[in-house]
Amino acid sequence: MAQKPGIPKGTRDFSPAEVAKRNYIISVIRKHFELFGFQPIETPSFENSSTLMGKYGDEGDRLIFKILNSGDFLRKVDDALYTSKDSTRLTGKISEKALRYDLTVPFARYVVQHQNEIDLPFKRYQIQPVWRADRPQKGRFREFYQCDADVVGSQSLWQEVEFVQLYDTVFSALGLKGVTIKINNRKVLSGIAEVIGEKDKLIDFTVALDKLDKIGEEGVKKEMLEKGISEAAIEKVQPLFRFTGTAVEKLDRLSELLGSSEEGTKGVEELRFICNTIEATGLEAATLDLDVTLARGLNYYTGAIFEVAASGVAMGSIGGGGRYDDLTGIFGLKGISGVGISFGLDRIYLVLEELGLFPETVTSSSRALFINFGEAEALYSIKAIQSLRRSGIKVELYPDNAKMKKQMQYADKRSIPFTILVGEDEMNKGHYTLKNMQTGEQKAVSLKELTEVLAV
RNA sequence: GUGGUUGUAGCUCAGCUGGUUAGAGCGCUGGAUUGUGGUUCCAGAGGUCGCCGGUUCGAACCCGGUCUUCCACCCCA
Repeated sequence: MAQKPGIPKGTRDFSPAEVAKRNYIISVIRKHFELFGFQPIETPSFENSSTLMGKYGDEGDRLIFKILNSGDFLRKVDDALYTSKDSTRLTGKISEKALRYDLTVPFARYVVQHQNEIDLPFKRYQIQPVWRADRPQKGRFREFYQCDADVVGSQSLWQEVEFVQLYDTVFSALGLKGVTIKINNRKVLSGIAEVIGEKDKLIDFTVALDKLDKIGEEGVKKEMLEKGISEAAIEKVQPLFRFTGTAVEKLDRLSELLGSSEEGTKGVEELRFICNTIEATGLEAATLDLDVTLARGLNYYTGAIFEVAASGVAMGSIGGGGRYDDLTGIFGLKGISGVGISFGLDRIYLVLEELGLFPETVTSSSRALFINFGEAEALYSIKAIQSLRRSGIKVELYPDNAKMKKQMQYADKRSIPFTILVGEDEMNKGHYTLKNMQTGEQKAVSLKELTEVLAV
């Protein structure tokens, strides 16, 4: 019995039209990555588990797709472990490889492994799929593409400035207006935790603060209390709940609040440099928004934190990034600072689709279809087709001598703009009947004229 | 991982507290029209009602499980 076909949850097939649109986005991103001096690398779709495990927190470990060992792997597991039903420990024994969870950790591995071949600062970009064993949701898949640009080996804040401009340029090129690039700094968050006397609860504190726009002031306070953050501390962060104004105003107030924290003050100065510089250079399509509640993806960030949100659509962040001072340290190479950003291809696709921002021209169908009237006519046609293709014009011959109605319908449904009819009459006269499928008008033309009309 | 939701023709969906042979629109195939697509008309094909089990004289409908969809939480692009 034939089995019912299907694909795993959270994965998708892409039709020709969808691939064309995805390629359009990728080409825009790639073009600008290169324009900013980044070079492409690629890494394997799966890594050794040890490379990935423990890099994304417990939650991350749970979401990593593990690959079962080959062979009779259970034979190597001792009975005690097997009967203990300890999945976590057993996994370590029967799975030694795992699918890539993001592009940053494999990049860190790459840098360390190839440290003698690369020149610092090293600017690389990477456009590849990643996998997460997450439960699917709107804009959330188990297989999706990330488009990352990172630079390692430079602590300069000019990198942060350039990344803001890179975001702006790409979204501008995609016609996506009203994008908000939210920026924050891990040192500022750390400083806040310090001055309110909750330095050891930094993660709990920032995770709760990050939810402000989602669960509101009361919700955040409630969560902080639940995590054991004192009333007095919450009282001190009160100003952050209504933190409005221009970047300069916010920075001045932050500067005041964090005066006693050396780290916090440093963070404010970093933000001030980035905001002032962007203020001076200006942005095209995006707005830079200093958001002290931004804290996501905190795990390895040490300086700037970025997150990008599109306006007018209910969609999670379409990009994110930040600075990590010692990412390669875990692989044995200390003191290399990195900073980078990521574009979420699949979410950008959904946003462009929802806002109707894909250009008409992205789908790449043939310019013309030659109607097949039989052997001799097809041979005559294929010669013209060879010539047209040499001129870079996408044309094709209907493969069978089917009824004209069927051939016309085929061209119509595939939105091929022209059909070319070559029958006995045309062959004798040495010309071609070119039909415009939109207007319905048709005329006899020479091969030269055909080439001119179809070339665009 | 937690809670909810969805699944009926290729697609979008009807289908009455459980009652003959499960319907519509669009699409598809053929014809009206043997060198002309889109419009119109005619005819036709196409469904293990997600899957497995249970209750019942009888299940698309009720119950359990499972898979899938979408949504919220967690977390994140």
